[in-house]
Amino acid sequence: VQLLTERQQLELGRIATEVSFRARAIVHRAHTAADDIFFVDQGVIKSFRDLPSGKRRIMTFLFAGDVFGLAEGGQYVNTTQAVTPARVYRIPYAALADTLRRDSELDVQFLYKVTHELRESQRRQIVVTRRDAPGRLAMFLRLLEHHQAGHSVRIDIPMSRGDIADYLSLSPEAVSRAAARLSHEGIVSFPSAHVAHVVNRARFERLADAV
Amino acid sequence: VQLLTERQQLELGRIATEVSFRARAIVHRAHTAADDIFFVDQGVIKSFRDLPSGKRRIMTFLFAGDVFGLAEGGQYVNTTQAVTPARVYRIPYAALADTLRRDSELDVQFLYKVTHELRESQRRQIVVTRRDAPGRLAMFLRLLEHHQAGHSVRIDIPMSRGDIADYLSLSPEAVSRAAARLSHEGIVSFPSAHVAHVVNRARFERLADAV
DNA sequence: CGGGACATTGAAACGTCTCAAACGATGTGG
DNA sequence: CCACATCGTTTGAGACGTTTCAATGTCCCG
Repeated sequence: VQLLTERQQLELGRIATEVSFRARAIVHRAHTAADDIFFVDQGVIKSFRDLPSGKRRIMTFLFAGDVFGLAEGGQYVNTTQAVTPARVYRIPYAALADTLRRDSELDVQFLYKVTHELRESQRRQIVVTRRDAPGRLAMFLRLLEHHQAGHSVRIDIPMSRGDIADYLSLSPEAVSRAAARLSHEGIVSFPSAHVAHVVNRARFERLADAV
Repeated sequence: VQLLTERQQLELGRIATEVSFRARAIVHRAHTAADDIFFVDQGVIKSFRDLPSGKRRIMTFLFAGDVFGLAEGGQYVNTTQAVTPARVYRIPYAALADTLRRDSELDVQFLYKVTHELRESQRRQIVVTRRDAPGRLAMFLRLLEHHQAGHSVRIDIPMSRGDIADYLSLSPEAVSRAAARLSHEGIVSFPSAHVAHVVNRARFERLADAV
């Protein structure tokens, strides 16, 4: 994640509002007027859609530095909800557009960020099209690891099994079974539902790479 | 797809080169220096990655007006190849960056286009995470339909069954069986492998929407 | 007109989904 | 402070649908 320069932060600071959310609070709802765009300052946020079938598809998890508030036709396309307590910067679209017109440097920075989101989105397509649940879970754990400081053996899992299932496009049962299997095979252990330890790094990486 | 204004086209015209490709020609290869960005003028292009397992995942099909040339760390992340004879505009990244810095209006336009790609990418995620092959194929056909002038009953299918399979993350056999099923149920008929007719529009839409 | 790639069809195997039930953790009210 | 209700997680058994392997059929291009 590429962060903004100090000058740019100042510039945005003038038009941004800092907002805090407790876990499970909704940040914005799909199909409502998209007046603002957001930056994650700290915490984890999920962005999802509820499908007609009743299933929920989590499009992405958002971490510090990520932009969100994707709109189409003036409305948000996803609903976003805090997974952990979170702090975000809220910026009115109108004010942002104005600022971007004046500061082309900042505009390019935004282009960069959206491009980054696009790459991530494509990467996720690779993940969810894998056939085997354990492999998908391994890729997901590695994704989480990338967003945490330092690649130690410990990986924090801020979201629930159900959220992981909605993200990986699996049933919660399949996620649970995949975790049991990784654990049984001595690749990853799960001291609790929200913590994972990479036991065998080599096999872990090999499994995650075996797309 | 939002097109550029005449003035913007002129501006880009100064730094763009028009290039034609015959079917199956490679436009750019993954993991090579990303010197240029491209616009599709006419024709259909596929953007894909070859996975370590040997499988190929088509990330997206590109139609007239689409931008492509996604890079990371100075290298293309996907390989792009003409599906039909195609004409594209090639623009050196360096020259483009220069132009964007000067013309913030154009910069915003690019932001818009990448945002559009991101939305499409998310939409595709919904498609490929469907369980049933017939439903996925129906969604794919509707996607093709959107890119063709006029929603008549006829849908041209420029790509092969194998390409469709790589895009939908199915085996070629599953695509074939899905087509046979749509045909057998009187929803879509396939006069040839490259043409589809929507026989029962209501059921077609209902199936495609039943995510 | 032949060759080769593409497309279709058949049968068995594999893995997740669904339905069901037991188990555990969490947070609230008595 | 404990009992209880609720939600999230885990585990079990059968059903469903795609994958895989194999063979045949078809179309297009040289």
